[in-house]
Amino acid sequence: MPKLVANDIATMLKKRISSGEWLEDGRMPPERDLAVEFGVARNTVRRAVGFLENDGTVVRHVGRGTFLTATNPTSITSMVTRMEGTSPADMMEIRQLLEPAAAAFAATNASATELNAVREAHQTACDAKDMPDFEHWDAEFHHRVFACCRNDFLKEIHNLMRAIRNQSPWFEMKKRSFSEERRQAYCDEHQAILDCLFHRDPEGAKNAMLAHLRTVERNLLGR
Amino acid sequence: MPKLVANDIATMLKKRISSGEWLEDGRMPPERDLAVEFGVARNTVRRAVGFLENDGTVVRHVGRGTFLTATNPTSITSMVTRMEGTSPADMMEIRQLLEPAAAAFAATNASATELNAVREAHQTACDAKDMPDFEHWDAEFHHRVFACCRNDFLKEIHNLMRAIRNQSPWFEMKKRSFSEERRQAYCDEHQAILDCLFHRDPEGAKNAMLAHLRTVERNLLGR
DNA sequence: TAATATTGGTTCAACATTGGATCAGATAAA
DNA sequence: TTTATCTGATCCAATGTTGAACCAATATTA
Repeated sequence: MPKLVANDIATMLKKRISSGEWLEDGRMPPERDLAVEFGVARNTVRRAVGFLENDGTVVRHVGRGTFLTATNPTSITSMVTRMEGTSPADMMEIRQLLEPAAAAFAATNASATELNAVREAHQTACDAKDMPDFEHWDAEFHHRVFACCRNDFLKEIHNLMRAIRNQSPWFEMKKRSFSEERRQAYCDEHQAILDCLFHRDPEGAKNAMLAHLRTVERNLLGR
Repeated sequence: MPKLVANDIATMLKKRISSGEWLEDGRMPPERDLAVEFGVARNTVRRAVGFLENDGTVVRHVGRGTFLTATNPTSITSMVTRMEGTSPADMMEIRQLLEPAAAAFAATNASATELNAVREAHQTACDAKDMPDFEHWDAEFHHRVFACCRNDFLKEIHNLMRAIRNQSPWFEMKKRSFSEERRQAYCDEHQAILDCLFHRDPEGAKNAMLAHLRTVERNLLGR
């Protein structure tokens, strides 16, 4: 049997909390009960709950019990966990909002070095032989466009989106929607974007990026 | 030179990692298991994993296991901490990117209930007597516009931005730039946005929001 | 108020799992 | 042959889980 039971229990607990369990009085069951329920030693439950406590997800009081702090939606960790559940449709909507603007920024602001980095990612993606390799360099292409914007916050937002898209359900989706033909289409569209960037054409870059993302959306969501 | 089996195994492992394997918990199988799976001695696997470790692809902990760094959940928290250092200028740039679009979305998609909630926040802000109170309802106004978009990810991004702007250095800044006159101007601009929302005028809402954010930027950054 | 029960906090010893390190011998390429 | 690599094995060190006992704070009940 795998180790790190406490980790698994912690994530299970988080799921159950964010799904609204124990919300009436905000009180979790006693550790001893949870231990029985999960079929593990109380020490293990304690460790798991300890993780939640470090998160700030939960507070413990001797003699009283363990209580959710989750009624506080302003905590950053709760935002992140909510973001992790983002649907592909929502994600594509935001990508179509942010990335064309980022491309336009990039066309205006990017240094030659940065543009070359984008081109390099593009070419590596075109040369990629298998799907995971392509996937990686495709993501890198988009990320390097964001890097050109010189706006660290925007770059981190893109990092966040990429992290979410790297989680397993997403990956299955991308794998299903992948084909050599589509890969070729993506490469052409990336090329078009790249051309606009090198020609310092913000409007063109914006439109090319939008067109590309519409293609991606069609392929991913089957619309 | 003998052939480098370890090298081959390393590239196979990398492929499997980038193809999304072991992504759920970011944990690789024990070296002993991998050795069996590849039909190779554990020492060889160790060498292969050692390459990945040098790459930074992977981190190893005695007694715990080997973990991917790419999907390390701590990387998300590190993104958030980096975001916390966002400069006001960067923040305003992104607000001017996101919020007009959100306003346009809202004009198209919002339900009557949601629009009333926006109006309520606006009116409470107008009636606010002191700066922190106004500040809170001002933020709430913007947040409710985002809530109209029906895009949870976008809403959470705005939550993040709000959390960052609520930190102390920001607060000082806002306090310095606050004046009764400016508050009045903000209220007028909010009213203009609100009118566009109720008239279901996406283009108008977008422009009104952009104009408002330009005012805020001028006041905040002294430009 | 006083006694009892409940609940989180702490510690401990035993065992299992896992990466870290080393070594002698076999294998394959230069 | 020489050299780097792989094999198979053994032991070590760090970590996690278990099961248990006891403590301290709080709540409930007599």
